[in-house]
Amino acid sequence: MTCGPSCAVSLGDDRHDRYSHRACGRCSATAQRNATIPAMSTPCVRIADLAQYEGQSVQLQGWLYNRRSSKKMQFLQIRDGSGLVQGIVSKADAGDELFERAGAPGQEASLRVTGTVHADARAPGGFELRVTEVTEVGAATDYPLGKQAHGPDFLLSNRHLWLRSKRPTATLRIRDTIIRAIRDVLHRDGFINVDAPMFTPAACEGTSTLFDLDYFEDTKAYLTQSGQLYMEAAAMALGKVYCFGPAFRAEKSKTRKHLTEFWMLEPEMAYASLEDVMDLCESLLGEIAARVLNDNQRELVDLERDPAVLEKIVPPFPRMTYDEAAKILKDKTDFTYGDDFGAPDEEAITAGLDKPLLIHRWPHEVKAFYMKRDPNDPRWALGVDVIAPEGYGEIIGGGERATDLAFLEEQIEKHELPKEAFEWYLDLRRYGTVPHAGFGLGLERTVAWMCGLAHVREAIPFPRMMHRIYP
RNA sequence: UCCCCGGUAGCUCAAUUGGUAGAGCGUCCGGCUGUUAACCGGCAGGUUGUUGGUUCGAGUCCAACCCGGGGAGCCA
Repeated sequence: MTCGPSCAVSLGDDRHDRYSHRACGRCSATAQRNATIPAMSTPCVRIADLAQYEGQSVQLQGWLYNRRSSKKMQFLQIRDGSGLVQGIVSKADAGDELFERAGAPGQEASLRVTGTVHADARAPGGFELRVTEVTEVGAATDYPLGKQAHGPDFLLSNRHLWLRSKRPTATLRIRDTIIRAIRDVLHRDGFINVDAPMFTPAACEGTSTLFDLDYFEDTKAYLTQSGQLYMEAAAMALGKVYCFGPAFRAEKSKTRKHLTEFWMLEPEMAYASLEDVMDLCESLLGEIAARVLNDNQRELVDLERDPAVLEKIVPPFPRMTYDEAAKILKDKTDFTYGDDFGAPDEEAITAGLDKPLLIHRWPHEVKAFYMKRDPNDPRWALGVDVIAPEGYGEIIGGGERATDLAFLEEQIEKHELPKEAFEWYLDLRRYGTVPHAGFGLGLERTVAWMCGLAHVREAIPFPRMMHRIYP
């Protein structure tokens, strides 16, 4: 599996590379808690904690990842979600009966395995389990995923099983780290989590295509494409807020950057400007990279992601205006001044950069109706896009919101939006409006970037795409 | 919606100018006392995406359709 962002089709999964199971602080706290079978004398432990039990008899609860065997030796690779370890069954030591029983379970059968922990240089990871007892919990025959490299269609159709493999588990651990980092940073900075509704009465921005559905007898509802407008209301109540949940786009996009259901973080701040938003983008992305580097070294190895790339994601990030970015494109692409940047334009602008790039002050025509205009030059909307390096594209879009009631009414009319649906939004300008700003961060694009994935579909447990809604 | 690529064994792929459809992996059986995607030997496994056409003969050529992948647009 050698996927960079430029690799077209390459989703083979080398299941049989293994975790190192050096002691890991993250796992040790939960080690004993997860025992579901009270062991008489042998403690039930997680593989990640095995090093602490050298010389002792322990029980593992896991699944058979792979087996190698000869007439008198078996090597059972066992995974339990915390790591991977090799179990040794020697016919001479174990006896014929146990040896035969240990040889029966198929790949991905669930097992309880008892044995003694030994340090051994020949074992992957340095420790192995000399097996004294094996109990099959749930049988598995003809497990569909094998050592063979698989194609994307097959893997995605078997996503519920693919999840057990090395790359998906590493990716999901990093996704978890990123989610926790985001919540930690925002709470530290005084943000309150306020969740936005998934059902909405109308388009938030009027541009993207919405999924619609019947909301009881006579009403149409839509799945939200953004919680931002609701966050503006919440910011007027709590000052600094964020929502973090799924967003839905019915765009018929089939690219490695698109999902129909994706997770979006949307912070919103009262009494804040475009500059404040850009500062928050920087500090948040910097902290995310630092947390992944700190918490997920093993996963980065599993994903063959070079940590040096992430070590460079340290603020400050370069910033430029749309106007400056457009000048870079002169004679490089077929870009037309005044248009939004396309994917080739983004790549040309960010070529050679190893940090995200903040592009601000956009032609108001290409931005949403609620964007505030630059008081110094009304041609520009006070928006900012953050473009990730390595071709991962736009991971953040945001800016300062318009506060003037008459201006917004005019924009709603110009964009042919149903004004009734926005009365509540206009109320926010009628009753104590303040300068405010925020942004939306695409979680899967961020995860894909941190992990070096070829496609955002690997950055979410069960991807929803134009042609795929199973499993 | 548009452009490009693909669909052959459970999986990953081969099959010369149109001429009897193959290999590896996996399963199963056998061999092997330290394997590292173990290795070695063997069995089984197919209406070549669908429909129609050209031809003595189609996996191969033509048409339509279905499904998937990549990209564009749009976006996070």
